[in-house]
Amino acid sequence: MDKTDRSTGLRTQIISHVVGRIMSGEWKPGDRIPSEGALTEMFGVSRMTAHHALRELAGRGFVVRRSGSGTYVAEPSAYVSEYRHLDVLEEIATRGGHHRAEVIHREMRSATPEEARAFEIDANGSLFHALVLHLEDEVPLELEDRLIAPRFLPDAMEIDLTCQTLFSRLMLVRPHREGSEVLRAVSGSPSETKLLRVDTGTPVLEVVRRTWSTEGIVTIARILRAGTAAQLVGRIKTVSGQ
Amino acid sequence: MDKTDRSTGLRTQIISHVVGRIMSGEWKPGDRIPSEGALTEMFGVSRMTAHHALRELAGRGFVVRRSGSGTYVAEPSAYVSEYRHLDVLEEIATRGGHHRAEVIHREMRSATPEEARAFEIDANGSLFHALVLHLEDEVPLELEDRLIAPRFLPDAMEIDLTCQTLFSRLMLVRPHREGSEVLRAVSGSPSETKLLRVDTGTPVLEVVRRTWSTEGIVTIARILRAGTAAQLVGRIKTVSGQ
DNA sequence: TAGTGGTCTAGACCACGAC
DNA sequence: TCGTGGTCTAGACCACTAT
Repeated sequence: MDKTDRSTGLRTQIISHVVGRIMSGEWKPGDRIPSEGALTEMFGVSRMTAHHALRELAGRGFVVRRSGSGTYVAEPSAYVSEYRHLDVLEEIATRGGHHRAEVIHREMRSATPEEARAFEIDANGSLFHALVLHLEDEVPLELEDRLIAPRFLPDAMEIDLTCQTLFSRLMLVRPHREGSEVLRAVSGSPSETKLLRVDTGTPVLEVVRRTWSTEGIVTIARILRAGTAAQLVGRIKTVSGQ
Repeated sequence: MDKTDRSTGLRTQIISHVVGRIMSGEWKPGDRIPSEGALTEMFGVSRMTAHHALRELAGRGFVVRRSGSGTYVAEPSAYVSEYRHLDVLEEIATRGGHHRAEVIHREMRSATPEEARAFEIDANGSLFHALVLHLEDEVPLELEDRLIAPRFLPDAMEIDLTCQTLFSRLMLVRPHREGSEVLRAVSGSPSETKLLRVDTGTPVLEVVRRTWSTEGIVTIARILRAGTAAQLVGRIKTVSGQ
C-alpha cells in the first residue's frame, strides 16, 4: 500500500465508512456506532488507528464520544454558516478588478468613554481612527470605519493606505486569531450612503468586527456595503447539537 | 498524572506551547516550528504524541505541515466568520420567549422552470411551498419562505407547523449536512414588511439557504428578518491562507 | 544522505459508565 | 465487573524534501 495516499489509508477507510453510513441516513443521529474494538476487528487494524479515525470524526463534528459509554452520531440540531472573508484587496484581485482607496479621515484622537471601555484603556487614552472607502474599478465597494489601539500599530499615521489595507498591515505585525462579529441590515447615514453612492434609505449591510490578540483588543472595524456589493456567500455545515 | 485531564495531558501541553508562541507573535506566520523529533526531546514524549499534537494543530488551522520539509505557522491571510444558527424554536427558547407560528401559505404546486433547474427535477415537477411567520412573544421575528423537494418530506402537507419547524422536521428525516448561503440587506416587498410589522423600506436581512443531502437538493429557504431581529452574532477565526 | 512528516502496530495503564 | 474511550510508548517502514 502506498503509505502516503490519504484516500487508501486505513484511517481514511474507516472515516469514509463511518461518514458514508451517516450521510446516507443508515446511522441516524443519536445512534451508537461500532466501538474502537469493533472497528479494530472489522477492518483488521490496531486500536490506535481506529481511535484516531474516530477522534478525527469527533473533531469534524460527525460523532460525539462519551468515555465509558460509546461513540454516537452527533445530533444535527444546529448548523453553522461559514463566511470566508478575504482582505478587500485580495477579494478584488480574485475578481480581476482594480482597487483604489480613498482616505476620508485619518486621525489620532482621544477615546470616548465608550471606546475606552471597549478597548480596555484609560479614559481619554489615544486611539487611531480611519475612514477609508474602497473602490473596485472606481465603484464604491466597501466603507471601512476602523479604530485601532495605537500600541499595536505605532506607525498608523504614516502608512500608505492606497496599496495595502489596515487589515493586512495589522495581520503582519500582530496576527489576531480571535474575534466577534455582529451583522445587521441598516439604513446608512446620509454621509455614508453618499460615499457609497447609493440613494438615501438604501439597505446597507453593516458588519462590526472586534478582534483581539493575547494582549487585548486590537481593532474594531465597522464595514458597510450597499447595493449589489451587499452580499455575502457562505457555506453551511451541520454540527453537533451540544 | 491524571490521564483524562485534558488540561495537563502531554499532547495538550505541546498544543498549548505552540499556540502560545503563535498567539504571542513569537512565532510568526511562515516560521518553521520545532519538528516532531525536536518536540519529542523538548517534552520528553514519544514521537506519536508530538505527531498527534501537531496533527491536531494542523486540523485547527494553526500550522501547515509539509512532508519532508517541516511544520510552519499558517499564513493568516484570510479569516472566516462563523454564525451558529439554531432552529427558530430553540433560539426563542434559549431567550425564554414564547413561540408562535402563523402559516401564511402552504401548498403543493408545480415548479417554475427556474425552480426545476435549482432542484434538478423535471419541469413542472411538484414542489412543496410554505410561507411561515415565526413570532416571539407575539412579535414577528422571522419570515420563512421555503421550498422542499417532496420526496424528502412526503407528509409535508399534514405536518402541524405550530409546534415544530420544517427545519427540524427535515433534519429528523434527512439530516443534510451541506449547504450554501447568500446573505443580503434588502428592502422587503410591501407584503413582507407588512407581515414583519415594519415600515415599508425598512432594511431587511435576507438569507437564502440551499441545503442538500447525498441524494440532491433538499430545500431552499429564504429567511427575512427586520428591525432589532435583523442581527446576527458570530465569531471570527483566522485560517490558513491556502 | 539526513531529516521531515505520514502511517501503522502491539501493548500498556487509566477513568468512566452501564449493568 | 466489563466494555468504553483517553492517553502514552517504542519501534517500524515509507515517501518526500533539502542539501
